[in-house]
Formats: sequence, C-alpha cells, structure tokens
Amino acid sequence: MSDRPYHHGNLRAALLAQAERTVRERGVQDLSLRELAREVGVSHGAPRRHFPDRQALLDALAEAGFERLGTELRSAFDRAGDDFEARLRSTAAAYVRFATRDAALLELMFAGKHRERSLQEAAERAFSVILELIEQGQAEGALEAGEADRVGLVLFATVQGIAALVTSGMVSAERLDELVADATTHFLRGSRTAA
Amino acid sequence: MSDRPYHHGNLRAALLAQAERTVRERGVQDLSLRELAREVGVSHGAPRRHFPDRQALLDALAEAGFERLGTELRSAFDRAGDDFEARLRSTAAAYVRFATRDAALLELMFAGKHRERSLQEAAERAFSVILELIEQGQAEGALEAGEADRVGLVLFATVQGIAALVTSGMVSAERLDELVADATTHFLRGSRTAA
DNA sequence: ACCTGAACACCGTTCAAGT
DNA sequence: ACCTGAACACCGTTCAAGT
Repeated sequence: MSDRPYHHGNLRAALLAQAERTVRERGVQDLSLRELAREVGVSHGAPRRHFPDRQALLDALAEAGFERLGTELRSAFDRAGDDFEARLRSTAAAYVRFATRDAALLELMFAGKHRERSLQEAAERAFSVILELIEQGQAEGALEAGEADRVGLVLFATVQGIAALVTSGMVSAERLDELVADATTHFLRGSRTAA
Repeated sequence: MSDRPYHHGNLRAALLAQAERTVRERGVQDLSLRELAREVGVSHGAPRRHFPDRQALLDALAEAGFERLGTELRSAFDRAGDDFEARLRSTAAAYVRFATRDAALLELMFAGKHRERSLQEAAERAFSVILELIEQGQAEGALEAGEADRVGLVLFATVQGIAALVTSGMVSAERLDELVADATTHFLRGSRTAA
C-alpha cells in the first residue's frame, strides 16, 4: 500500500470517482482539475494524460451518468413485474429519483452538445428502456399503435421536465410524487386507444 | 457623447445587456465579470457596485429572462384569438421558441436554487400565463375540472422537457415541431373530460 | 455614490524534463 | 507510458484610495 497507487492505470477511474462526488456535493462549476489532482494525490498535470481538458472530464462524467441511469431504469423496469402500468410507474419513479438525487450530474448530462459519439450512444442505451416499455404498452393495447419513439419521447420529456422543475426549486420536492403520478395518469389516458 | 457614459446609472443595464449577449453566443461558463467590465469600458472592480459577485449577476440575468419569457408567452396567448386549442398551441410554441433560441439563458433560469425572492416571483409571473390558459380550458370544458396548477405543471413540464431534449442535442431540432404537436395532442386527449 | 488599481489566491493549459 | 514542476495568461474577490 504505497501513497501512490496511480501508476498502474487506475488514475482515470480515481479521478472520475472523485469528480462525481464533488459534482454531487458542490455542483459542476466548483469542479476543478487541479483540486481533483490534489485530492487524488497526483500532480496537477497528471490528469491531462487521461482527460486532455476540462470538457473531456465532463463528457466522461456525463457518459458514466447515462450508463448508471440506464442500469437504474432497467432495474426498475425488471423489478416491477409484468404489468405494463406498474412498469411504467416504476420506471418513471426511478428516473425522477436519479434526477433529484444527482441533479447536478443530470444537468451535466443534458448540458453538452453531445459531440462525442460514445456519449450519444450511452444516452440512447438509457433511452432504450423507455422504448421497450412503450412497445410493450402498444403490444398489450394499453397504448395506441404508432411510432414508439415519438410516444416515448413525449413521456420521457414530461418526466424530465418535472425533474427539472423540482431540482430548480420552482416546484417543491414534496410535490414530486404527486406530479409524476398526475403525469403518468395523463399519459395513459392520452395514449389509450379511443375504442 | 463621452467615452464613459457609465457614471449616470446605466452601468448596471449595460452590464446586463452585454452579459445576455455573451451568454447567448458563448454560454454561461464563458461569462467573465472582468471581460464584461472591459467590454463595457469600465475597470474590473466597478461591476461590484451593482453585482456583489458573479452569482448575483447570473441571478439578475435569470430574472430578466423570466421577465422576457413571460412577455413572450403573454403575447403568444393574446395573438392566438379566443379559441382554447389555438391558444394552447401558440403558447407552447412560444415557449419552445424561447427555449431553443436562448438555450443557455434558459439553462441559467433553471439552474439556480432560486434563493432570491424576486427571481421566484418573476418565474411565477411567467407561469401565470399557463395557469390562465388552463383555467380557460376548464371553463370551456375542454379540460376536466381540477386543480389548475397541477394540470398546468404537467403541461409546462412536458414542453420544458421537449425543449431540454432538443437543446441538449439528444433530439434533432427538426423534430421539435412534431414533438410539440404530439405532446399537445396527447395533453388534450388526456385531459378531456371522459364523457 | 460610484469607480479605480493593486493585491491575493486560484484556475486551465502548455511544455520541457524526468523515470 | 505516465507523471512532475515551472510558466503563462486569465479569473473572482477584496480593499484602500480617489473624485
């Protein structure tokens, strides 16, 4: 156990882990490459090997965020059993949980212009859970037939918007569950085949 | 016309105007108090009289943004004639227009924890247009009766979420109109009294 | 009341040099 | 291959001093 375990390839991971902590506790604008290097016990120039500039670190953080978001959505989806509406509510709840617990990270995930292809792909993987959900709903007749991605985007946008309203402080956190429930009900009724 | 017209009380306004320009062109993170002071022809310490720190300037920018957003929503609402659905679509379109044209400013408006009361109030004024819209819809029977603010928040969240998806680059700008139209239709169907 | 200008501590980025 | 340490230009913030 030396003081410097970062000669073996884990500096990148250590920087990312510390960065994620700092972002959660103090926000993106307080994230400094030099401070990060200090906390991790390395000279201020060392991170450059792994992240050429600050934006590269932020992109990597965003990508890791999408990775984790996808995992959490998938897990909520699987946990909820077979019923479509239960899966819908569970997945939506998982999204807002992520969004409120890691508000600064989510802001980061939505901030960039997403120029990196890997970032774009990670985002699409996270979104694929929602697509799957929509397709199940359509197959069961709970949702009208149509382009699943259009319907999915409307649902996703609504949940994302609610999270944004709450984390910005424009709506109090106590109203979160109520709003998500309202939105889900709204969505179901608006998408049900008229019949 | 001297070189220094900022001894008469318009320094604050000049700083805000230049800051808004910079934010639109280069984003919030590129906004520097020192550069702003230079551009406006004043020493770097001068802004401090009007904005004690950087955050104070950002708060003022956000407040001005809500002011302008409210005006634009109101104008779209008024322009649309008496028909409820036309007003709904016009107001939603005005929101996403603002959101995509001034994406960085909107990000700023949603970023803070909104500690300043005046900011909170400006946001509520902007939102009041949507409340009014909902109440008209309910009065006409196009929307089911219920707490207007809950219904309004769901609508607002959806439009805000769509704007976020587009400005983040996760959804291409060409799909904006399509998505807004889908969301509005969805909303109307989901809120229509069953009857 | 409003602004100046020096000072301080911090930053991102670059780059030659070390192992 | 990976990291160090000096250097540069830039910040935000503070504060005594000017008008």
